Amino acid sequence: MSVVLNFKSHISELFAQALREVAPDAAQIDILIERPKQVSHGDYACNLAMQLARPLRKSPRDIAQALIAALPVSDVIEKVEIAGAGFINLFLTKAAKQAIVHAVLHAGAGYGHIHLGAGRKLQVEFVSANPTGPLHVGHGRGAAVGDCLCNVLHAAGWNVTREFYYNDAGAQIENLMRSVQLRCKGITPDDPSWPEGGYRGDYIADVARAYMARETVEADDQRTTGKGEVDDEVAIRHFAVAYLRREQDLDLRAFNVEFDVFSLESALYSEGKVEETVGRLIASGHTYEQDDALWLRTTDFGDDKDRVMRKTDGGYTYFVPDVAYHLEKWRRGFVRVINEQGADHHSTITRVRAGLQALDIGIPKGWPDYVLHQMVTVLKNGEEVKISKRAGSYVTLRDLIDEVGCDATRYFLAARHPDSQLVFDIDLAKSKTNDNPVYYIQYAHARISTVLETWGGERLSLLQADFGLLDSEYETALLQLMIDYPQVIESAAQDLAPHLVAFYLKDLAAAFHSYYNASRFLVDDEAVKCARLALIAAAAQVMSNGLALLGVSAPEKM
RNA sequence: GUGCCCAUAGCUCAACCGGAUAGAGCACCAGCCUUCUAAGCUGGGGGUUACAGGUUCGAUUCCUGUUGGGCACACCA
Repeated sequence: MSVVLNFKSHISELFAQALREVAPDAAQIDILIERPKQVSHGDYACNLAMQLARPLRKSPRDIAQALIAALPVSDVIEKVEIAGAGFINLFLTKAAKQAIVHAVLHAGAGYGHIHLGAGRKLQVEFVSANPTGPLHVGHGRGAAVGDCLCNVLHAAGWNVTREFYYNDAGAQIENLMRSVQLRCKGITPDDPSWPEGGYRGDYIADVARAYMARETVEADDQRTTGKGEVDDEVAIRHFAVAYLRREQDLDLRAFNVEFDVFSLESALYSEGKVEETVGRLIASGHTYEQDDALWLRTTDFGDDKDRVMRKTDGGYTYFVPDVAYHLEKWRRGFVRVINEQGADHHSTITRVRAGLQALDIGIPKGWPDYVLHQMVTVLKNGEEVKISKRAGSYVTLRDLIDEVGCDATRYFLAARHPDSQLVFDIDLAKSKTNDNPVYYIQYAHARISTVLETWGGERLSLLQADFGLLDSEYETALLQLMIDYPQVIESAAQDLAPHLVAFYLKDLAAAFHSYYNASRFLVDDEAVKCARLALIAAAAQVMSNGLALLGVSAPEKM
């Protein structure tokens, strides 16, 4: 029999043919195939008959009857039923489900990879913290969500570039330099002369100490040595930025996140990109001078008021380099760009898009895409934690990694819908119990590893197992979940919702744990043993693949 | 005041772009280790999906309004 991997699209295709026959005029209707919640409703269901009831002015059940009659024969479908108001429920043959085990074992780490992106270039910009301090929890959420999203999009067939944008020019860098300089002079934040908005964290003292000690720091591809001159503002600025970039790099590495490209705001100025963008905007006719400032008429593109581009002091506002940066992204050939940011930046969306529209060079209206994550609050002993020793006013990503580990931190920060506010409960993330989904999933993987190790046979031989022996309700549940996996990747990629992977893995782990408790694998009957081992080996493979997308390890032992 | 996000079991969260009896875990109660990992499993109780309308065969989902929470509203980034 033919091997079908994507049952949803296969069935959808069958219905498309039936639809052309039954209702040629309604062929543009979207055919939706879904997985019923109840097993008695079959493996897949279609509501097409109900959708057609109105245009055809016939009863849904009659239409369902006609559709079923016109449905092409498929050897993966066992039976088709009409149910309820006019649902068409489809049941797969056992053999079709069982074939998934071979498919998973054969594809290995590649199982779940789909061709949605068709190799097109896509860029995800995330974290993009200012180099003015250690990364905080919010950046951590951005890092976890952004990185998982990249993994998911890669699995979905996109050619993904991970990018980090440093705002290393502008007022806040001036502020950083000033704070470090004061520390170099021995002035501390509790001194009355400390400026209002100066950075107060202990890390500023570390930077100052390293600068005065003429230390060398390596960040990205550059080496920078502290000059030790208290009055050399250029040198202090340069060193402080390099020092903090290195610190952020180390945090990200500890978090298992790697970027392909680092873009610097300062480079946009030094390479003339900002001037060029301003020139293009003026030439496009969407700017005007008023009150000694240059304005962009962003109200032409949906903004609620126009925005200043060039201030009366001659400097540019931040959104000009932002537009220049995104123009560069466009020129670099990314058909799709996704910016993952904290929701507190949501007001930039309209402005950046407006700026790009004003360029009049054919950039699509909704480009780029945005994923905005809501705030994170940290809880410990039932109380909100607001400060860390090192940063002072906020909890750092490093604090979390040190306290609960990389795996749990990544899981908890990525396993929620980005639109929901997130409470990070340190005690829960640390707990090694049932409440903690990370360990629940990892434990399932480790259990399977142990069984396979105890068995000690050659794993490749499992490909030859008789999958027809996999017939129990537990086995069927696992088979169906493994069939669903590519669908999960597709949804997560389309909705830009990597948390779906986390929920899926919990379901898969649960199905395995139930199976584990209900039946033994290392039984005397050789054929049954091989079939069961093949099944759980495949399940472990899917767990491992899914955990890899989350950036969480899949341990052999726990 | 304006814009964006959110509201589902006592708690933390799901619900496959409008589907069938709204699901898990925790907590509570009752069980399961001479067996491949009990960091596990099985069973039980627990809901007016914040509230009020609307759209239709059908709404947790879409629309309007109200309430409550968060965020943003600079010639800062």
